Amino acid sequence: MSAVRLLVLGAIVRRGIAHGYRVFQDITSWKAETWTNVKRGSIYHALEKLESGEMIVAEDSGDLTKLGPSRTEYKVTEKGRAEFISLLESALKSNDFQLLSAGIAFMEILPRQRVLELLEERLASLKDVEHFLHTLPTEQIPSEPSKHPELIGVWIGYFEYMIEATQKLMQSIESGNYLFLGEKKEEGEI
Amino acid sequence: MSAVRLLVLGAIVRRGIAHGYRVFQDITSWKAETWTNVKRGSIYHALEKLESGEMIVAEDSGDLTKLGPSRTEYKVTEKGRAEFISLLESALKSNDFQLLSAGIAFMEILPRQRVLELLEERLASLKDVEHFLHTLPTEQIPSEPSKHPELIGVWIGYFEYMIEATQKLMQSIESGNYLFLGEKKEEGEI
DNA sequence: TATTCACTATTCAAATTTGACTAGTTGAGT
DNA sequence: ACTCAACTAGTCAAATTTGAATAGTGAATA
Repeated sequence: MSAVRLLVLGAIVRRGIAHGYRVFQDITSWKAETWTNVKRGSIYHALEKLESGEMIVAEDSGDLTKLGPSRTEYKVTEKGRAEFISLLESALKSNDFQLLSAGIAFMEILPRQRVLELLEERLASLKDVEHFLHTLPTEQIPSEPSKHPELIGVWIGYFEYMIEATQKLMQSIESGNYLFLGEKKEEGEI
Repeated sequence: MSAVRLLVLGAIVRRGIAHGYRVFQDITSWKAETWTNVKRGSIYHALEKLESGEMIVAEDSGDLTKLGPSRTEYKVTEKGRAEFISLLESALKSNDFQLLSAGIAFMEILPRQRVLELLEERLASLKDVEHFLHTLPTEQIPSEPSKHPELIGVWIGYFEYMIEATQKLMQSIESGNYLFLGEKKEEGEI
C-alpha cells in the first residue's frame, strides 16, 4: 500500500475541510522533494476512491464567494477518520520508509503509548529482516546478483540505520518530546 | 521509473534466453524479500512492452521437448542491450535505493571506470539533497508535518547513510574488487 | 486409482499512478 | 487595453502495478 491515502486523509483532517488542489499544495509543501512524491493525478484519484468509500464527503456549501476555478471541498467522515487511524497505525508499524515518514508526520494524532507500541513492533520486524540478511551467503566474485557482497552489505547497512533511527525516535518520544493525543501544553508534574 | 524493466532485461541478459516464469523465479530468488518486490504480473507486462519496443524477441525454437505448460522464450536484441545499459547507468546515478540495488547487482557489466563516474554523480546528488534537508526549518512543537524534527532528522540520517554507503562502495571498487567489463581473472600486475 | 498438493506458466480485470491537457484568474510589464 | 507568465483547479487517457484466476504436470498418499 502506498502512502497516498494516508497523506490525503491526513491533509484533510488537518484542515477540517479541503479541496483537491489545496491537498496537493499542502502535501507538496511538506514533502521537500524527498519523502513524498505524490502527483496531482494520484490525489484526485484518491479523493474519488475515498468519496466512493464514504471516507470523505463533498461539501457543496463553503465559500461560494471565493474566486478562482470551481472546486469541490471535502470533509472526513467518522468512517474516514477510523480509516485514517488504521492507515496511520500500519504506517508506523511498516518497515517501508515512505510510510514511516508519513506516519511520523501525523503520529501526534495517536496517544504517546500507542505510538511506542507500534514502533516497537516495527523494530522487531526490522531486526528480523536484518538477521535474515546476515544469513545470506555472499561470493567475492558473485555467481548471481543475490550473492553480491556490496548488495547485501548496502542493505544490511540500511536496516542497521533504520533500527538505529527507530530506537532514537522511540527514546525521543519516551523522553517526553512533542504533544500527543490527550496531552496538554505546560504540564507540571504528572 | 521503476526497476522492473532493468531487472527483467538483466535477467534475460544473464540467461541468454528466458521465459517469463524463469525471469520471475530468478528475480524473486535474488530479492531476498527486501530489495525487490516485483510481482509476476509486472514481469509479464514488462515483457510485452519490451517485445513491442523490439528490446526483446520471442524465440519459437528452443526446447520444444521440455515438459510443463507452454511458454514463450525471449532473447535480448541489440536495441534491448543498449536500453539495458542505459537503464543500468541511470540506476547507478539515481538516488533511489531500489534502483541503486539493481544497479549494483549488474554493475560488472559496465567498465570499472564508468561505474565510478556514475557513482560519483550519485554522490554529488545525494550531497545536494542532504544539504537541502539541513536548510529546512524545524519546530519543537511542529505546526506542520514538514517542520517535524523527527521527520527531517530521520531523512538527514538516511541521506548520510546513503552518502557513506556510496563512498564505501566506490572505495571497494577502486581497490580492485570484482571483475568488471574487459577484465580477466588472475591478473598479475598491470 | 483417485485425490490432493505443490509447482510451473500465463492471462486478465481492476486499481493505481503518471503525465499531459484544459481552463479560469491574477498580476506585471508594455 | 493587451499580452504573457504564473498560479489555481481539475480531468482524462495511457502506462503500470497488483492480485486473483486459470490451467497443466508430477509426486505423494490414502
